[in-house]
Amino acid sequence: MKNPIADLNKIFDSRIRLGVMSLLVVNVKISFNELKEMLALTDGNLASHLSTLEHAQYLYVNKSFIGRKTNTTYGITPLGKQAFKIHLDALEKMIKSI
Amino acid sequence: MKNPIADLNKIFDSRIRLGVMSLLVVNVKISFNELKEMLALTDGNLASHLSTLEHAQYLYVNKSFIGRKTNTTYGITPLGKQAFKIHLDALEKMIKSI
DNA sequence: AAAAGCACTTTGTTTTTCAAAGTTATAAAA
DNA sequence: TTTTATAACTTTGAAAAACAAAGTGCTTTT
Repeated sequence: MKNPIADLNKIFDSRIRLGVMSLLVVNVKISFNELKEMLALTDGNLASHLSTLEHAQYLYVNKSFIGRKTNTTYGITPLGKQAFKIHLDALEKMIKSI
Repeated sequence: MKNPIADLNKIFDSRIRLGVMSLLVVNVKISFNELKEMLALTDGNLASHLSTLEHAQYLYVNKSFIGRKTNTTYGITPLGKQAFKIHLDALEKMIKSI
């Protein structure tokens, strides 16, 4: 029998990063504050997970203004979408046998 | 929008514990050594994750003998099966929207 | 008698997670 | 115009988790 966890992506072991990705796959772009509220996190905690995802090049950041107020939004890169899909496929394969 | 990670079980954040559960849902009972080989882990690492799962009452342990050689097998409890199902349902809900 | 396997436990290091506080910049309120 | 507030962080530090490696006790094989 094959190792069922070998194809899981370590970056997505974190429930928070999994949550960020799943929200962004559906919503294309979400602001920092919306993510913070949706996932019920502190600023620092969210920022550090976003930075992990960004560092892996799974997310891109867009800093813009609404009026003269900053507005930072996040989106998934093609690489991120691909990596997430592979992870979900591995999860599905594990689960499907049940 | 609802927090998508609230229903995930913290115990199953770990890829290893996820792997153990997914193997045991399919296989009813698996020995320590088989788990060790299937998941490619060191003894200590596997033992500590099994202990976490056992402590949560998601696994039961069966110590028997094959001849006079000890043979320890693990299986999922009803509680473990239920908790795992809830977790998988939460995962599926997150993912299905994609 | 020595070596090896099983199923751990113990030890200690490394990594990860997280909250809280601090930071910089703008904006609205008093 | 001083104060207060909001956004989006970074830094700090503490707690928790993960992990490898070594040690343990028992048995079996050589």
